[in-house]
Amino acid sequence: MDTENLAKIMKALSNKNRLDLFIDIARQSETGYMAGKGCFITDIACSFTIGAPTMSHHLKELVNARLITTERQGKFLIARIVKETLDEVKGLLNLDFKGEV
Amino acid sequence: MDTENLAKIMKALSNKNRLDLFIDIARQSETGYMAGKGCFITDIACSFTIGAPTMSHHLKELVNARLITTERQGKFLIARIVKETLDEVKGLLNLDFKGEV
DNA sequence: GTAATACTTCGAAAGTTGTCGAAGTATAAA
DNA sequence: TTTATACTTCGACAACTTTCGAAGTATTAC
Repeated sequence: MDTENLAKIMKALSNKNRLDLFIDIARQSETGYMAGKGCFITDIACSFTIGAPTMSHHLKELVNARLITTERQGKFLIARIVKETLDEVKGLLNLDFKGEV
Repeated sequence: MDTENLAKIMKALSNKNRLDLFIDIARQSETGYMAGKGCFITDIACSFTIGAPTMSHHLKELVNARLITTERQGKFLIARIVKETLDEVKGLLNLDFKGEV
């Protein structure tokens, strides 16, 4: 991944509401009896003070950065984190260049 | 660290020029005979296409996010990354909640 | 001293972002 | 079929960002 792409991912996580949303999705996706089944947006939306249009906009930004994927299930929207993207970000932050020269 | 603070750090790294600058500082700080001595901004400035005022502004943003510290050495400015901040970010990105419930 | 270099501050222009209300679509429930 | 729920799209607006040129400060070199 190049730094332009990494910067885009950082930008997607640079807003508190969007970062909280991403963390909530990650948490919900991986805990309890729902583990691995994804996260119902409607279930976490209540803990945010933003309106539905704003929520929709933020979700689109996270999808755009490949940080999550979404899927409709009837009336509801399900979100899942893209673990590969997160892993790549963590890898790129290993800026420990000691002993490279 | 709370998510508001983490979002601020992400924002500081959300611009390509600023992210490149941070990465260059990290790299320069840790390699070659200069390892650990910090990075002379004047030495890396040439590889950027931005003007001096913009460079100054971006450095201030990185300092503000506690991603780097700067120090004047005569005419020159030296930058060092704040490893603790970077480590904390990496820690917070470990969103692997499997088995927590 | 004067001149040069390295960086900062100020003010402004152009673009981007976060947010909302209003209106729209899709699905489910009665 | 009417109504309710969940989400999306559109258009707008205030706030913020990125960038620059001009002018300023600090240090060094001559």
